[in-house]
Amino acid sequence: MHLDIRNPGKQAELANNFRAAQEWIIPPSEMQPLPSSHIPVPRNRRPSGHADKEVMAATVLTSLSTSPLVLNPSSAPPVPEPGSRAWKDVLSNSYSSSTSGNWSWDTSDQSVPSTPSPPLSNDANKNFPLLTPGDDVNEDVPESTHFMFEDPIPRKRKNSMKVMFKCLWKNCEKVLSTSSGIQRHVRTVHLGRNTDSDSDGEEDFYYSEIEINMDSLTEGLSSLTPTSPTTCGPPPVFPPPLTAVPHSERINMNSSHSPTPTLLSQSAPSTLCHIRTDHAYQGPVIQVRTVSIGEKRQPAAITHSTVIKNHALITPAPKSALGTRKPRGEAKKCRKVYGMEKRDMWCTACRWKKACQRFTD
DNA sequence: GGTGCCGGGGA
DNA sequence: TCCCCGGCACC
Repeated sequence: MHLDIRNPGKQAELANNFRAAQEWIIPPSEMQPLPSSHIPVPRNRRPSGHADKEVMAATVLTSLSTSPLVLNPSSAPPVPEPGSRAWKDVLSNSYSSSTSGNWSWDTSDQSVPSTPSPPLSNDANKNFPLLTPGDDVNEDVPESTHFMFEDPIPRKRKNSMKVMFKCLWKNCEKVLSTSSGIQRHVRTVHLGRNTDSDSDGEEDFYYSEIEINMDSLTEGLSSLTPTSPTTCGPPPVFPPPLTAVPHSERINMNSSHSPTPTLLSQSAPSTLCHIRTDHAYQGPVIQVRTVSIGEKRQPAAITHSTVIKNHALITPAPKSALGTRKPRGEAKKCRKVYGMEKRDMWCTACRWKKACQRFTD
């Protein structure tokens, strides 16, 4: 299904639909700011890595702060767009550009519906029995969507990807949280147009969507800001849209070796590229390594993710028909040579019940 | 039954 | 990443 997101009438209609759906989930009367003390820490968070995450987050912000100043401070708040972008936009307004043009957490904007969600009321819980008041705040909405769409993907992954919009104009590294904002930026700053009526869609070619893994970023930022951005992350769209625009980037900031400057330092439309990392939990980015009958298993070539994919996707064949097992080598192995008594003399692999490294075939 | 080692899990 | 072990195929 394709929606013409540039059709103003359609936009308004869909925006209304969206609001109606949102209010159906959480009645407006029950929407209230959540005290920052309620912001949960993900259960799997390790305190030991916190300092590193802070450093990384600081690095991100430092890099961003070097971007040229381009935002028009008078820009009006973006209007939600239909479809998935509406979700992203409406719920991502807490990641907004400050008036200095730098991308940052805007903690002053408390009016947008993307501020931390309140605990759902009892009524809401009746409607969505999977929700419990004790659930993490940042999982409330995703949980409901999880329930409604029977998403089999573990909910932990749902909040990690944040879509941002980056200006691709040469020497402009503007990053905004909304497509309408970046369109306005391109239109007014680069194309020299002043009003929306001037728009012919050309600005679409000068920005790209980038997906940022917010897990680690927000971990670091959570200690730098009074409210945790993770509490207002966008409800996930699973599988996440591989963006409709012809240009998109996916940037995983989850690992320390992911070069943050990559996010910000490139740009010119012609240099566009897709950046993807092979992360085991990056659900929709699926690499499937099929194992054919008779293929010799090659452990070194199997990544963690492929292990998971294989586990999920490959139906075990009858043992008699497998034939995938590596033929037993002729050489004597550590076990045979040294015996169980001298197990400490075995090679490491043998001790770990792995393929012998000392007496290879 | 002994052996080799894959796959998975815990720390 | 290290270490261990269940489990399975091969001998």
